[in-house]
Amino acid sequence: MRFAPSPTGSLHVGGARTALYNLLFARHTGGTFLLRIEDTDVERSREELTAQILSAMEWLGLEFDEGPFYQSRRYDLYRAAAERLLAEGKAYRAFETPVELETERKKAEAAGRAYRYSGAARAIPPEESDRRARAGERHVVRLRMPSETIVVEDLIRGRVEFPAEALDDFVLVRSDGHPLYHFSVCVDDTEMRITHVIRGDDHLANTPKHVALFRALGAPIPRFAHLGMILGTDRKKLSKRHGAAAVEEWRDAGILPEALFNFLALLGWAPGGDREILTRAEMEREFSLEKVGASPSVFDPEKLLWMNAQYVAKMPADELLARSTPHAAKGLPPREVALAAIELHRPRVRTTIEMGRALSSYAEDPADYDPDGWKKHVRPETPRQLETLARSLEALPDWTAASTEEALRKTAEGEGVSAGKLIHPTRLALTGTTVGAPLFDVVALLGKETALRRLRRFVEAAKAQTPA
RNA sequence: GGCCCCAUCGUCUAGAGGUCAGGACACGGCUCUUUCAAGGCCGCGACACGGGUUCGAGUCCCGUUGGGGCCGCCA
Repeated sequence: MRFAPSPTGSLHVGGARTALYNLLFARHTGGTFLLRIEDTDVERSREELTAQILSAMEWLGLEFDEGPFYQSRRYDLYRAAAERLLAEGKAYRAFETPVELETERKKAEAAGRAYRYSGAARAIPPEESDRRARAGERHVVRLRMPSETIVVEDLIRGRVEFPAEALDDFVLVRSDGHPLYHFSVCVDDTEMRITHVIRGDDHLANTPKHVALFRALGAPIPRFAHLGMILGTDRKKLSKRHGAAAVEEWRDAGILPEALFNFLALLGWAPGGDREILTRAEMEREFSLEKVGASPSVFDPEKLLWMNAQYVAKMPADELLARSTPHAAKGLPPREVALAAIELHRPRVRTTIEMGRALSSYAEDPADYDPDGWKKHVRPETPRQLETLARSLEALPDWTAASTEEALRKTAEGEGVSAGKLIHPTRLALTGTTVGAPLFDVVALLGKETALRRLRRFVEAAKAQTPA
């Protein structure tokens, strides 16, 4: 049993979801998941793009069993198949020029009709066709479509019928010899013995062409399953225009691959019951095409962020540290501190970007202080009070959350103010912000030296701005 | 325009003739609390519309409307 997603370009979340369903289906049924790169469009296919897709797939955990197979290296196969169809009279050469076809298309459009190739070249006798081809006359190869309704049995949509009038003799091989997508796909699916084709809904309208082609090829017809599209919040097919439509963008935004995998799996499939956070093993065990919905789904970044937070909350600290390290632009504190900081911050960050920033805050003193916080918490007496606090903290024999909290509360008492009057400016002094993890945990983690240095630096800044 | 697909809270969805139409995200409130979160509790909120079929339709059929896709010598 084999499956074939076929991405080209950077890995779009829609393509990723398709590949993911192929993978889950293969794992569930014990089949083989293979990757085929459909790069027959010489103008558009580029090697960097393929490498990008491969790395994005690996990052997401979409490991394939076979491949990647490159269609660009399988031209002999397509050529042979085309010659066979030609010899059997199932396909024929057509000599119209692109300009002529364009004219016809325009005409049809102007008349408000759907354009279909006329089939004029069907009438050219084989001998004449051979002679003109040998003489080097440019031509394409077209499939002789049967004049009957084509029925597609879709695993998700059921029976879908396409009347013969809707189909024309489409092109199999371009005049420059390059096989076209529909043709290479069917030849490859046949040769690779593909049993199930799981792909986007946008291919449903192409499927009758493929069915006709498989028949012409004398090949078994795979089972089809067409997934609903993934839409942007404007309910249009998700594209670059919507921002963050590519897997790589989410990776760079600090999303964990496990979370994106889980999120994408649930875009169109639900295992039943109320579960949403599933392990890979659970998904593989429970995935089934019968439970995949036919309707399109809107990609909601908010929910992805929530799901990512769920994974951030549960991931082992050392693992999370490793994932966040690339995002700690301003350095990391010692490992022990970083590990403790992870526990402190995991409930309040949603991405590894945010975690990286939190981690860096232990390694580098704040560059500035939140202006609103400053306005709110810095009073004329604040420098003096914090100075007193610093002295009291300095005298501490041990440095823990409990001991520093006690010292602060005592200082507040001595000053005749509530603890909050000291807590808020202290947080501002140590972190530069008014929000964050519980203060004394931060104080303990920062260590005596760093905490006192930040506190005194803040006192100096406060004195400078608040003439006594 | 032709052909095709789709239609349950704003969003993701459960629901396979009989449910107070369930859950999650988001949103609002309460709680916890030195701040911000996370967590817990509560709330708001949907079967697109119209016809059938049936004792009984979110569920089946038809139509309307709306949305989407495809109509290339692109994939």
